[in-house]
Amino acid sequence: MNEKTTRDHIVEAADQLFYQQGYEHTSFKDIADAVQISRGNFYYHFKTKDDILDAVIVLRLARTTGMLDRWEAEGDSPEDRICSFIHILIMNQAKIILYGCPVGTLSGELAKLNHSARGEANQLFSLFKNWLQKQFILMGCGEKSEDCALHLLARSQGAATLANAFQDEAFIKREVRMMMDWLLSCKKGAQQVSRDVTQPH
Amino acid sequence: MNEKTTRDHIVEAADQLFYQQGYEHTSFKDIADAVQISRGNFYYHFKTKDDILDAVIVLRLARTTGMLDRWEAEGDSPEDRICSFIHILIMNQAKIILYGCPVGTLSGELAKLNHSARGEANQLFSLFKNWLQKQFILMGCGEKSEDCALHLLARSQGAATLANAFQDEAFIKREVRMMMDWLLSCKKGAQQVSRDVTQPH
DNA sequence: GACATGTTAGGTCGTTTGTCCTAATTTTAC
DNA sequence: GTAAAATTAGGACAAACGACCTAACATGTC
Repeated sequence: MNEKTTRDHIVEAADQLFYQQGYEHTSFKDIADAVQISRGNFYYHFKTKDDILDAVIVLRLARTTGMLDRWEAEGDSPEDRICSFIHILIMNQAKIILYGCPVGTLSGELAKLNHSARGEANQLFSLFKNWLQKQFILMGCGEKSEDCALHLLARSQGAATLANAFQDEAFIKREVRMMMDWLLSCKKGAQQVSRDVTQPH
Repeated sequence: MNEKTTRDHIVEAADQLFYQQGYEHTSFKDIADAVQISRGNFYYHFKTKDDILDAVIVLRLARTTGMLDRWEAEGDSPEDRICSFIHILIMNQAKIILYGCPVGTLSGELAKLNHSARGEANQLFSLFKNWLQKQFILMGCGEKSEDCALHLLARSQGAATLANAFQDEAFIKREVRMMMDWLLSCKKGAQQVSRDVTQPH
């Protein structure tokens, strides 16, 4: 049950390497060396490099879905759950400073390569977007919820990009704090709207 | 005086291609084909691919410096000039949707490649950061000016990343509007502080 | 005309890339 | 235990890569 197949090892190694070095800059040899298998064995599991990319994206989608489900179960309120999202920046800050955001950097690379898997990679973004949107709806943001979700996603992407460029931990902490402030103002705005609706003038 | 040398043509073609396809994904042949010269001629001007990258970065630094100087000259007030910065997102939205932000994507790619020119590429970020910081100081933001500059830079980076992923023009416009609102609140905050200082309680 | 310098064309080198094949080995099924 | 299937090893392949060289051409100087 817990046994990891060779295929799993390959996908996990590729996942790491794609994140750290980028998709194109990672060769068959790099992955094969990391897993310590022969190229022939490699070819048995994946015919082309695109196949590995697909498998890596599927893995990331599954992991992300799992994480969102966990946040969903653990968080007591929508703002509590959004808070979980905001704080991955701090949780993963060491890796973000070194390699940037795994979602954003892959999306950007595939866009430049005009790669066929671009759409699938962007599903990672959609996963976060839809989940956040749901939380904002629960928070009472109504029709603004989608915009709020995209805005927060953008803020975290920007923070990751600059943290990576300037290798600045303090910057991440400031941005997280500002996002939390924004989230609070969002909630207050939503409560104000709901008051206006229940007590019309 | 206005004659462009072969070298200039190479650097400009490389600049375009690096932006559209990424640095690593662009080969000698791609650039040579774009300029319609032979590889040998190419080698005469640039010994290695790194040399071309250096030249491209120098070109971008010069262009950016020129643009910032123009904004400096044309803007009547610091908030006016920051407004110029914010609106490049709209001015370049077509290209941003296709290829992302030229500064951010190059910085990200070189970080993954662990490339020696990474520092030089990040000077592009520093150019914007220092210029913005100066404007915020003029606006009266005091010690917060550097944080404000980095924050705005992050916001525009995030907007570019998501616009590229979702290919969404309306999103860019919303983000620009929100950045303008934030800028306004910054200015009000600064004025409030200066009032407190001139009229102590 | 002779010469030095700047520029271009085309070809070659070794390496690495992704892809693919065959043979050996291990695991599974009956 | 034996046949079938799954897995692994290692080599071969063409194509593309960056790097490099030499010969030819252009330009200007004296």
